[in-house]
Amino acid sequence: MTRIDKQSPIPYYIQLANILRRRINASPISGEQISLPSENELVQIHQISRATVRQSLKELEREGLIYKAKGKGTYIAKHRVRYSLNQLISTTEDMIRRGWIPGLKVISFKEIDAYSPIADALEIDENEKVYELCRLRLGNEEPVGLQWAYLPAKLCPGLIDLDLTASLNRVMEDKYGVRFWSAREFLGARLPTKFESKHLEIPANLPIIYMERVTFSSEDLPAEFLRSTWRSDRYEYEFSLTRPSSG
Amino acid sequence: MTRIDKQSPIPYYIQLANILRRRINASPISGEQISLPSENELVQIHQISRATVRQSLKELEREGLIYKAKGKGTYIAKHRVRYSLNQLISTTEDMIRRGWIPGLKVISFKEIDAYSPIADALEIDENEKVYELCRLRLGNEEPVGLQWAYLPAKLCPGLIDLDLTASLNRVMEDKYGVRFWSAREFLGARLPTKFESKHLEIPANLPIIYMERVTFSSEDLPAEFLRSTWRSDRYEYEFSLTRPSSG
DNA sequence: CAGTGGTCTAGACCACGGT
DNA sequence: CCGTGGTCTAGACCACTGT
Repeated sequence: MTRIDKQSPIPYYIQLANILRRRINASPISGEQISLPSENELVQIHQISRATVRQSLKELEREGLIYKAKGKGTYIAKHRVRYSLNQLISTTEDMIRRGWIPGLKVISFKEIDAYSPIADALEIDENEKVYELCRLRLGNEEPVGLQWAYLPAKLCPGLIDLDLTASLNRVMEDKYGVRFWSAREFLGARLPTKFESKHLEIPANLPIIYMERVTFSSEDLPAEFLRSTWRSDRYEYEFSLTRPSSG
Repeated sequence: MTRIDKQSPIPYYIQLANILRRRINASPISGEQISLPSENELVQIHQISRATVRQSLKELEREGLIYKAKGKGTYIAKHRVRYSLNQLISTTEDMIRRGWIPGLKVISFKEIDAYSPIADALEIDENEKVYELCRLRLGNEEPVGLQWAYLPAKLCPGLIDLDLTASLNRVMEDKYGVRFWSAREFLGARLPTKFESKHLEIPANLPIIYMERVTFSSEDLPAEFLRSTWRSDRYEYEFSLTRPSSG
């Protein structure tokens, strides 16, 4: 589709963003500076208002796909990010973007009493029940990461009876209507514990990347506390940064 | 200032965002759900149009300071990020946000021929000149990180004669008009080299976090290639993630 | 000078949440 | 039902770029 469907329930600005995204992805990454049609041209082409056009371009700019130059025009960015941690995506999807066949092995799954750092992160009392799910992440059938997820039991009663060899993200949304919306994440490095070096199949002196994440639902409530450790020889983080600005 | 100055050259939407930001920062982090005035109320209060109000709120939402609920209202997010890597800021500013007194020690500064990974990152030929600046980063006078910056000589001729105990960011913008605009960053972990363990004053088995970053100017040209290593016992990354969406 | 993106206005209709 | 945020329009003036 290269034109906006005015009958579609999809907002114009999302349709236009999709059209432009496809075009950007198809464009060569050569040294040439490739410009997009001007805002007024897009108004003419798609018969929509300039405000709507700008809403589309704003989104693409935020994604780092284009950049604008005042008085000159809008250009396709030459340096585009393949996978980026700026977006909240599931670990499974993250691994797919990295080009791996994702695998998952449940190591343990039990209901426990929340203790200090977990209760704090989830903003619940220390004696409240949480599900602790420990899973090994495989990439192309090799161990890549070890992941503990802690979920408040009251948010997802009966979770313990479900199959969790699939995306937790999916289960939470489909079964419990909990939509992971935003997150705060910490990243650090340390040496592995014995448990970690055993499951990740690494020597004791190979550093691991550890990650802590609190995920919030669309209602701004803590829904998941995640602790992951990753083999530093197989896993790197990539993200893109932009200037704090508006525009 | 709690009102919009209509004489000011600062755009209304930035003024309003600043007003609301101050108010959000002053609000308690209690369990209560605190709402902001509705969009129409903000229109009345500040005598500006709704589109302008929404432009302000959009920016605050992107920063993770507020969230909206259709049909209900706009609320102050309970989980706000103190310092976040999502924004491109200078290392000096980053350290200030972490509550440290930033310090800097120039270890070496020379003009060299670009070699393979550097030339690739900066998109220049292998025999082109680049400045290599190695600096030790101090936090509260203790070593925290070791940083190599590579800059294309043609972008900043004469840089070698300048004082670089201050922010490189500042120098590039003030002296050469090069504005760092966006970046791609990689994060990983490994053990330190001898050189690193000596300058960072750490044992050989304490992992370091290493970071590679290519910074692009507002014209989307590579302007800086940065390699940093950080003491994992003193340095952690924090960032916030949001759902890939528009809005 | 004409064309570009940046800012802003004053309307409009809609889907949604709560009463 | 009314108020909320979500989407959209048709204008307007400005500063900036290149010719």
